[in-house]
Amino acid sequence: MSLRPTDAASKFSVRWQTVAPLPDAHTHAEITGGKRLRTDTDSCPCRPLGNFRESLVTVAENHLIALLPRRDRLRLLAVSESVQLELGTLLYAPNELLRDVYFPVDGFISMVTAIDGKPGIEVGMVGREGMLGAQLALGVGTTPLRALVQGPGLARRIDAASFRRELARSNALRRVLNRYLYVLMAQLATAAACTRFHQVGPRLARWLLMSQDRAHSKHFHLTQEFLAYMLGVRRVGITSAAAHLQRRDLIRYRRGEITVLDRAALKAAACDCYAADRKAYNDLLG
Amino acid sequence: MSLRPTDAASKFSVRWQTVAPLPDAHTHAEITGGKRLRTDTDSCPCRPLGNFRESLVTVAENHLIALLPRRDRLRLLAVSESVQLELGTLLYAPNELLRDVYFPVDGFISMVTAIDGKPGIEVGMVGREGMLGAQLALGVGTTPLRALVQGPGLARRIDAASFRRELARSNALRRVLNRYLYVLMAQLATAAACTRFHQVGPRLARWLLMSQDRAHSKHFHLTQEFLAYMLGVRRVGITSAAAHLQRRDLIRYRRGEITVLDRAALKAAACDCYAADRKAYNDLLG
DNA sequence: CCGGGTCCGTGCGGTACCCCACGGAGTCGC
DNA sequence: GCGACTCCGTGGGGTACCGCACGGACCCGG
Repeated sequence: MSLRPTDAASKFSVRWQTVAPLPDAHTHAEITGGKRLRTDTDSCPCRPLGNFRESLVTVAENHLIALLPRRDRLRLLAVSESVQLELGTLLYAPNELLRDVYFPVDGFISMVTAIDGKPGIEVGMVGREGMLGAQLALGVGTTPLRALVQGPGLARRIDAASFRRELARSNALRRVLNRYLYVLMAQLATAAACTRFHQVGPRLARWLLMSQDRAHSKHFHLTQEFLAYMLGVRRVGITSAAAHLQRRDLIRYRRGEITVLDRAALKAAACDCYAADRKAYNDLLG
Repeated sequence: MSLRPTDAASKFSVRWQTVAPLPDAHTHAEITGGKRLRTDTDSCPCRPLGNFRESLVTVAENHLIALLPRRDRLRLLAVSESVQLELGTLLYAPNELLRDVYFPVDGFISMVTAIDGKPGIEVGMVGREGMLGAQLALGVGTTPLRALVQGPGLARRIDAASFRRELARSNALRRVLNRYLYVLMAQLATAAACTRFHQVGPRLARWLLMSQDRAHSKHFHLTQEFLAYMLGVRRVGITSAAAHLQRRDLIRYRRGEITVLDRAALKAAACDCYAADRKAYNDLLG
């Protein structure tokens, strides 16, 4: 009934649960490896965690985990394993039981609603600042949304049973997740209005900013096809909007490789929903 | 920045907290008064609560409250007061502290997101099947949404402090509210996709069904102006869509008085989001 | 060097909305 | 019974998308 489909339909070769755990990964040293962390972004502040095994290096950690008191954090880390999120992997399918939860560190994940079956639209994004599977804190083991890896990178994975146990044990964890759930709800509401009223250009700008925040880099990989899918528009809609941004030297892109040139101007070009989302997050979890 | 405003802007003479408590309202008898309850709808089954003071009459109660075990339910009712929700009353303004929570019985409430300031769009509806202010179960005392009385009628009101106390005491209450929050999130996600992809006609049909479910009557009051505001379209968009429904004898309306004539056909005319929402609710709280 | 795949740009016609405006029909108070 | 008001219908013109299709640019492997 009156679905306006896009030509960006289900074209993404989605892989099923191919995330492989890294060998024996329980310490920060192993998790972050020798990788140097970029700090060329003003977003998602990730602070050094202090003395946890490797106290010399400034270590990247998921922000929600970092908010936990030391004891609870260590327990949670102990039951987690590090996995490499591969671009395009489908982590959750709608209305299925979720087997694991994810705390992204470098990678990030899109949450997508599919209606009537077909294409879908993104309503949320999870990176280092959040987690995937927070519904478990509500005692519900499924998810209405599809979750898709949109930026490759590391994440901590915890199986659902272990995570439930930690939830039962840790007041702080429940408290943090409850707040995060609230933020998610606020962002869902914003997304509804944004997709309804705002045009492609500002929405694209917003979306690029959100991606950059979570990719922790000026540079990331995204085809126009994928962008179209996320924003719920045609690919050519992205083509023209992105061309416009490029002409104004806000971004540069070439065959899926996108570089943000002028972040401040991009913010100005984005709709206010970007700032609203950030504010909602910072007010409760900043 | 590139907002597409509608002419259904903030035209509704919104009253501030004019809901007046009924005199001494702690029993079902007083709450339901002599009012006869209509049963001409297949929705929101409200079962008799058994022997609570007035065991002879079949009493309408909020469904979430009805799900609680007797002891917790009585405690909750003891701290509640019955209020009459007046059409158009603004119960919550975005980002303000919420002083009370509401469990509608006859009335129902729209949750609206406002972006950029201006008009807004409805992302949720609360009637007897739900409650307003469930965020308190997440430990957050504000709301990102505007809440507006859309159908007049009775509701139970509990002040925030008392409600927090009951939350701390009752596992069952927390459990029910967590599930309800999950349903809300699912519905928010659905709303985002629905407003993006579905056209005015099916969305209007869906919306009328949702209203009818909560009004517990084939008949309710709604101007096209108000409908336009809720759906985020122009009034004339509603005019034509509603005229189409009327020509097919699915509804009848006249100066704001709407009557549903053929509910089955209206369901067929509505987008699938209606059924999806109902299913999400019934799966967890049915 | 050449085919095949991926990705991006353009063009064309259609349409479902937009905004602005006016007019008519019902309702109510005095 | 006469204005004032609320509510609903129509009409004209604009636009930001849509679907479809084709072509060109880049990349890679053999």
